[in-house]
Amino acid sequence: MPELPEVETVKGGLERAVLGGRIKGLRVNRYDLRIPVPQDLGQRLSAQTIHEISRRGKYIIMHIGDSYAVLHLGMSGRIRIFAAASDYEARKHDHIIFEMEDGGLFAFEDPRRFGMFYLAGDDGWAVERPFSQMGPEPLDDEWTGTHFYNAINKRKAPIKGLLLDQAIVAGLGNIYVCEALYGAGVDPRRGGDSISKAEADKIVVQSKQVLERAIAAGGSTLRDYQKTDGSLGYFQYGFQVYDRDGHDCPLAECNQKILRIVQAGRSTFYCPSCQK
DNA sequence: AAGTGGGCCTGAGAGC
DNA sequence: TGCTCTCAGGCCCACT
Repeated sequence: MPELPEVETVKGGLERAVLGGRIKGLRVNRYDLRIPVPQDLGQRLSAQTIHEISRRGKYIIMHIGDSYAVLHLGMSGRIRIFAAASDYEARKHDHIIFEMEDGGLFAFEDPRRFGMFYLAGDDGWAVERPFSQMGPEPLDDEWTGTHFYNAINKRKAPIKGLLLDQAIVAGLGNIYVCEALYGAGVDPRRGGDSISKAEADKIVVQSKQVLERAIAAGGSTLRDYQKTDGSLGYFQYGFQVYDRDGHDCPLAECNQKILRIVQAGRSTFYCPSCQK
């Protein structure tokens, strides 16, 4: 399940492999993604150069010719990159395959189709649409404890959900929110308006730390960019609480077990003793 | 306005 | 073994 560190890994892999390259053509196996793929996508992107690849939150934006293509990996999305098209092995859920003029190839695979690939301007999906309401990047200096505190101190919703709200901070997902709250020692059930400035500071610091560690772990997988799926970076990182309900709290002097609860339909993992 | 919950989708894993 | 059921997750959107 790609979160910001995995998306960053994918973006890096694409940059190394196809930035500056020209698209020879593409094959679309499915048009009925969550946002429909335009029928003329191939015409519009063929023979166009990939000028720039950037990331905003969990979205990757590719400036191709005069178009802006927006890619989101959802939860099962991957980009597989091949230096030579002859190395490509088709998979069942490869929805869009990009063939490059230099002989390379990359494929957007997404079994659960929670992801998206669309061109800016189509059907009102302006390139800025997902971004206009989006909060700061969690790793930017702009995202400080003060900024975070001001964004949440009148909100009654649980802090867990507020951290998942991309309008407050863009790029945190369920896993890293659980980890950051554990690191900060804050109970995920508490309302935003109960969080002190000092606690907001801690949450912000911890968020940045868990993301930076995960990016560092994922970065090592970039050497083999044919496997640019982010999965190695994700699995190499050992989680303290995520998906560990029933296990002992990692803190040696704590005797509690990690609990799993459901908040707004999403799993939350936390230590009832360490997180107040 | 803010908060909640359903829908989307498939594969993995549990339980029978 | 093989079936059925449940769950996972980000995001959008409808509803309160």
